[in-house]
Amino acid sequence: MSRERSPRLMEHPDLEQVELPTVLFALSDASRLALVRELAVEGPRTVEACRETDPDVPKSTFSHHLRTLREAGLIRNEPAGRHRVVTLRRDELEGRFPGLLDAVLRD
Amino acid sequence: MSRERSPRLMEHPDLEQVELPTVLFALSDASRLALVRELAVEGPRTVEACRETDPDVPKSTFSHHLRTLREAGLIRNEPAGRHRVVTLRRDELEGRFPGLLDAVLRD
DNA sequence: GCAACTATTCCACTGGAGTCGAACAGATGT
DNA sequence: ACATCTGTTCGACTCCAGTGGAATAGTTGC
Repeated sequence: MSRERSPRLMEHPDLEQVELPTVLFALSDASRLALVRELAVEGPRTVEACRETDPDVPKSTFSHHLRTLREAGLIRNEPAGRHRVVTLRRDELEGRFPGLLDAVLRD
Repeated sequence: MSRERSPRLMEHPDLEQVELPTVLFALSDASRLALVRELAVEGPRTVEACRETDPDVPKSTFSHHLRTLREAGLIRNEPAGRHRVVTLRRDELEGRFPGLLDAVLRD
């Protein structure tokens, strides 16, 4: 049987058509910026694991932030069993906006 | 007579106490980003000169954007006769957020 | 002083972002 | 099939940012 590929795919924009203001806006929220930093340090994580950093944030709110980051091209959000794995699109971002991510991660 | 120094001074935050999300938010608007780029290329300019780039933007709207940039520590806005001169706080920004401005100006 | 000029502040309006509970959807295990 | 678990979407609400006209403040020249 053909191992049906039905994972819940999401829209991930091509970085070439993402505008800089969109990226900057996504990063201009403290909780989203913190998440990006966490992904940069820890590498890919499940949504559940990401949420453990701020357990008080409701799931729906967190999901909304993930969406904003994803639509700005900053992260990937892909199914993994009953979980979902979030990944920082680091190399792609470096290609599209050289130096930006490093500058933002620096502290 | 003592050449009274009564220029209309504005609040310019110390960059050390400006948070990164605030800066990113200020830059996340296309018209504000365009103005920052213009200042980076052209150097200090009067408000009037800045406005010439987009003559259709009402004065009050433009002034609002200047305020947002100023409060985020991106620009200085200082009196000069009956005009006002706007300056990009380039070196200070480089000290506080190394590489950020360069990354944002690059295109 | 007064008129002309530059630019900000004030005020109201509008649209959009952040928040969060509830409903919904997909995957797993028994 | 069913219950359970993870995570998103929906709907409603609040709040703030962007917008722009009108009023105001500061500067210069006459």
